[in-house]
Amino acid sequence: MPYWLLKTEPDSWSWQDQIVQRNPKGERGSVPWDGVRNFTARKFLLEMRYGDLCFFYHTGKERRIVGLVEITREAYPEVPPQKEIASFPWICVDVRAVASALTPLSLSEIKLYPELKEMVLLRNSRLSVQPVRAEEWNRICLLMGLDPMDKNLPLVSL
DNA sequence: GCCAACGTTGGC
DNA sequence: GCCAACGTTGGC
Repeated sequence: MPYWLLKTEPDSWSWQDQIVQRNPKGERGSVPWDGVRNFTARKFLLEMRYGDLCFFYHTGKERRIVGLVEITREAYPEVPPQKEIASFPWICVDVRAVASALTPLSLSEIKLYPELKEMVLLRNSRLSVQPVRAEEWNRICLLMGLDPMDKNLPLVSL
């Protein structure tokens, strides 16, 4: 199963915003991950599949991974349709919070681990939607205090 | 606040 | 099709 990393500026959309989302039954709710205006990022959005897991990363002053989300709806055009590029729909996916990091993992910490130095996060600091290798995923989950082998979601309560 | 890296635009 | 100019992102 592919893994991903999603960046967000917490002043615009934060982990707190994400985890308070609830559906009418009071269950954790999904929200569109929209506003992506980069073709490389768009390509990755198109590759995401239902159930894929993503790190939730705060840019700006925080610069750390704070939680996990899962894909609950595969790529679809943004609503209302965006027309910034003629006949080219910008797309989004839906995501739902899965688990909060017990210990958020900072960018500076990530840089300390040789096995993480190939991460897209370090190699292309501007890409807001990016793939994560399975080894990287497992390593980072453990560093955040989460068990990547726990098949029962949520990995920890929010 | 600065600026490097990246992406886009438009003139040629 | 190249590339200079410009705008934006996001780390520092």
